[in-house]
Amino acid sequence: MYAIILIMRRTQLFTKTLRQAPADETAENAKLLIRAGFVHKEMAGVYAYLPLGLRVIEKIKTIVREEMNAIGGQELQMTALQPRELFEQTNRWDDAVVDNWFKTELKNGARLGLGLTHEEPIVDILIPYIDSYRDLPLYAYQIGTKFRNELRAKSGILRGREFLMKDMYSFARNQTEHDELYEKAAAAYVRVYDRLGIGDRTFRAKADGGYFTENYSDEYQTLSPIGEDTLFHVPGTDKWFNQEVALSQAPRLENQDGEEKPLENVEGKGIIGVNELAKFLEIPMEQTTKTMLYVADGGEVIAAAVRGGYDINEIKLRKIVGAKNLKLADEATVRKITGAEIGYAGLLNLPPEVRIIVDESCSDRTNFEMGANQTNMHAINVNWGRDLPLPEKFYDIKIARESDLDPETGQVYETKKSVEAGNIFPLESKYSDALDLYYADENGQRHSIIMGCYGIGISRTMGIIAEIFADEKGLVWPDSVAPFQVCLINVGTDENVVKFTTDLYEKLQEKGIEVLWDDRDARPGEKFADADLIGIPHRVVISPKTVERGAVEYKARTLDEITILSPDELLKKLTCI
RNA sequence: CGGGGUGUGGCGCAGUUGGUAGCGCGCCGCGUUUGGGACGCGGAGGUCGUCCGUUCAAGUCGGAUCACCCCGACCA
Repeated sequence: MYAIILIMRRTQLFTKTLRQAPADETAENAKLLIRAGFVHKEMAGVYAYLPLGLRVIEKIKTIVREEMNAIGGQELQMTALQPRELFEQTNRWDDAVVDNWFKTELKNGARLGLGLTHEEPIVDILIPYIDSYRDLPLYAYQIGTKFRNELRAKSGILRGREFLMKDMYSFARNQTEHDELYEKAAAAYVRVYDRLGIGDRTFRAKADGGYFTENYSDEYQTLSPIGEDTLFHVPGTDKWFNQEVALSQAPRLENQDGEEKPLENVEGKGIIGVNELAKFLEIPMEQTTKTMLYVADGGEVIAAAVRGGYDINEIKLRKIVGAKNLKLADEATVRKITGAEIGYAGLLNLPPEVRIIVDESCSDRTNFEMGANQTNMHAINVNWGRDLPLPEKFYDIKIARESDLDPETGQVYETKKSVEAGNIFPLESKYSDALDLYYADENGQRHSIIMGCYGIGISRTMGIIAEIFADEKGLVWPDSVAPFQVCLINVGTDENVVKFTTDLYEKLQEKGIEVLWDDRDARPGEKFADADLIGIPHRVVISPKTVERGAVEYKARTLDEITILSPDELLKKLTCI
């Protein structure tokens, strides 16, 4: 697909290295990629790929492409300009549904979207080709540019407004067939990350489906301190969860079996927020209660309560309530329902039509606090059964925290920061049904098509690899994605040295090894520093000393050890990588 | 969207109480150098983000605007 140039002289490469990174970059990946001349920042979150950077991108693409092809993926190229009508059919056009879409218009005023995701277009493309059960199953994928109007771009090429992504879509005749396709793609993802050199720290984690699906999704998360996501892992198992969906059981509280004290209302004017409140009442934060009011699709009001210190997980709450959308109640609603200003809501004396959902973290407490449903008032020494009915059931509606337990195993989670390197979603027949893509079975009966979608961020993955492996000298690329395998360095311009180097350069080319020859008339120190900064995995040095012995000097980027090899030994070594 | 910060040669920075810009790296030339980012000499390169204003005079003061960076974004 991409005719990669095998060998290159450094004097033919237009990029140079910088000693200092631009001051406006803070992410390590961006600093190094700019210093080494791999990328150019065009504006916030928008980067151009220069010759070295493009080579890395193409290496990653090739690995992804090979693995998608291996499971039967068919590559195509969809468009960046997207028609509004297609997305109106699936109710995704509205800015209120998808808020990070770049939109533009034609001269005649017709509204267009700029490629954000391609579920609708792929279905639309397949309509003329999918008629019968004989046409299924299939995988179709593309590698292209996606545009997303992120509120804030950050972390260099990890979170851009314009980025490269592989997106694949699967089409199955039924759920069983879908599940097979889904797991086959998941296995291909494991091979991709292994080949990219990050397999040992990339894990499949359960996550929310976002605006793609009401289902859960699976994310491929690479552990890294720069990550924006927090993973919850059950130690010793392969159970990983994105924080947003991690089930959680709060650690039990001590001293909850004391005598029930009399219920009291305490005035705490303007005291809002559990931290401030706990300090004011001189009670542990765990004895406070955070109650939030939500309004579900149908107008039903939900009062959700968690132990102080926790936050409500709207994803969990939404699923329990069975609502598609859940909105925080506005001021007027809060006032109407609780009779108080925002900040003093509790579960006491709520109107009967309010549905109460209480988190399990509240279940074992005695003499706890909650808002009194009167402005400036907080109720203390509240007790289940006496002051308000013990709920029939306690739920898990909180955002999991460090030191929480996995309810299924009772183990304490370990938490890790990570970057999402890829994701896979079961889509059911949401898009195919909405756009009228069906198939006929053996009896001519019409059936829904079950879809899945599978993304890998190509440019983000480059950023992850850059970030993870870099050391104090610069980038360190794994062999599989390095812009060149070998950096050839001649020390000095002695005729014999140049002749020896030229011969070796040509021999390496014959062997199909990618070489960057630093043929500049520069001092050795500068060449070594550049080779390290650029991060080429194998360094070969030729100097008057080595020529005298008819040998070369070899060093791996990741090791300090230098070995003297004959040209044949070197060729043998490099052919094996 | 809210708060904070920064915009001065390609990159990193300095620029006092307003007087028409300087340093390091990089670049060009010559020479000496050549195993971990050399040294000497001589050069080139900036209408100080943009616009408006104050002033005899603005990189410097005032206002607006744009861009970039960081933090936060209903938390009952």
